[in-house]
Amino acid sequence: MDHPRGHTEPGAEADGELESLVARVPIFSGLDHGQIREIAARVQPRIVPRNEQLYGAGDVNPYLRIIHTGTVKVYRITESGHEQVLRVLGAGDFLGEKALISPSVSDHFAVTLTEAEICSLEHAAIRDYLLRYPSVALTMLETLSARLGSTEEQVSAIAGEDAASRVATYLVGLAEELKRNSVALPITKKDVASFLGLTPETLSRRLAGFEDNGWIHQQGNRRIDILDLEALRLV
Amino acid sequence: MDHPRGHTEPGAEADGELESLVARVPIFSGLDHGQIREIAARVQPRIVPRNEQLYGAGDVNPYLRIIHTGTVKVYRITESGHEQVLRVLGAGDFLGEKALISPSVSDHFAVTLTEAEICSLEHAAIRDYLLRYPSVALTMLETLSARLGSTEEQVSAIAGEDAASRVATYLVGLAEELKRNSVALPITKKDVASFLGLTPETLSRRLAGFEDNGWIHQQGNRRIDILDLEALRLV
DNA sequence: GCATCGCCTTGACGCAGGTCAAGTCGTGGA
DNA sequence: TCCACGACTTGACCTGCGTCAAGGCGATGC
Repeated sequence: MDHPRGHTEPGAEADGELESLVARVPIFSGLDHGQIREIAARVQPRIVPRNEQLYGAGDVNPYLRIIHTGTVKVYRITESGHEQVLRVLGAGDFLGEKALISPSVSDHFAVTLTEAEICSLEHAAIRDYLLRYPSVALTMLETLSARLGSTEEQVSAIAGEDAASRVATYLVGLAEELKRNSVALPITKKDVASFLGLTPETLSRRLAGFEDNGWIHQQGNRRIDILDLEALRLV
Repeated sequence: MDHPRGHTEPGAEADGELESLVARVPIFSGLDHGQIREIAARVQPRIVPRNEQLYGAGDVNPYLRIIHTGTVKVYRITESGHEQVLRVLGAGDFLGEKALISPSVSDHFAVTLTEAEICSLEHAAIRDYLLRYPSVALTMLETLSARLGSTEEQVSAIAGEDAASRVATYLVGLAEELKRNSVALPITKKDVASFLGLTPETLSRRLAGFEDNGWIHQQGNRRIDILDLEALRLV
């Protein structure tokens, strides 16, 4: 089972494809081919339809999930009923790490926004890999640390910046990430508003204001052309 | 250097004390005595006076720091000048993990709130331990994951709850953590306000309101007696 | 022990953004 | 291709919280 094979070609066999899938996952980069094979053997890949809830508050969620294609929205609902979008995950990202060690009850929801290809790994298995292949743990640490950093930014933006500034910063970030001036929102405007700690009405008004200023141009509900990036940076 | 010693007694020699210090750090729990000794040899303990800045935005901060005694405030200052308190760390907590792998420039500030005993470990050393002792990485993952969870709570509270509710939840949390009805604020009210995404004026007004309702009693600037925990829970 | 600085409190006021409502439009599912 | 639901927009209103200001008090450092 765990003897290393000389060639690194994925080959044409059925799980060769699965192995190359695993090899492209950031947290497994740095593992050699034999280790990739071992993990691929324990992975359960699945095509998940759009709008399917992966887990919800109250669930005991025993899987670490890795997204190969598609996007997933992670949000939380407060005691008072407020829905807060926390982040949007895409190809290469993982979720479900919270209960990795102490399998606690989740207060998160995760829903697919598009059809998605997702691999599930049981927590016991992941824990085993983390102990045997420390580089996997190191990469996860780096990812979690980055995630903490952006959630901290979310806190200080919501607490300290006004609505226009938050919306502008979000658009600039999107444009920089995509390296394009015409961006497609990864989520609905309603969800963008929630992510930014705003109501949909306020987001709509600010975007309309930007459009009046000639800084952006909106097409349909999702596409925004950015006409003046510098003006947005200065908001 | 790395031969295991049979006895687990800290002994009376100078660095025996240092070893027992290291052994009490949560992320090093689970290591055996020989491993603890190895780490103790690389550790630089220091007594840091009150109000000393451990690192600031723009610093390249090459140390993971572990707090043995005392408390440390971590905050960030946004582009527009808003100061946001992110968390308060105490005995057993670590900080400086952000640049653990890619030594990026920090946008955080960390200041001691009391005199503190703090150990510094170079990132290269910690990285080495993480690769050799995966249980350390696992504990760090667990801690970071918990930290992410509470920062997410901070986001949804600031975005979704009104001022009174945030203040009440904060007091209830403090009382539960200390398991007492008379709590001492770990930070100034000004900092509590920042942590909760409020101005000091609003915090002061809400606390005065709670006192008018007979739910709390304030003594001096730091001590608050909680007279009606249930009422606070229902705010 | 005392002085001083900065924290805390209280008041008055204004406004950013939330709420409610109604109408339009886009989009995804059949 | 079409339909229907939900997302989005726009307007009017209003309130909670921030801002500015001034005074009292407490805690820190000498």
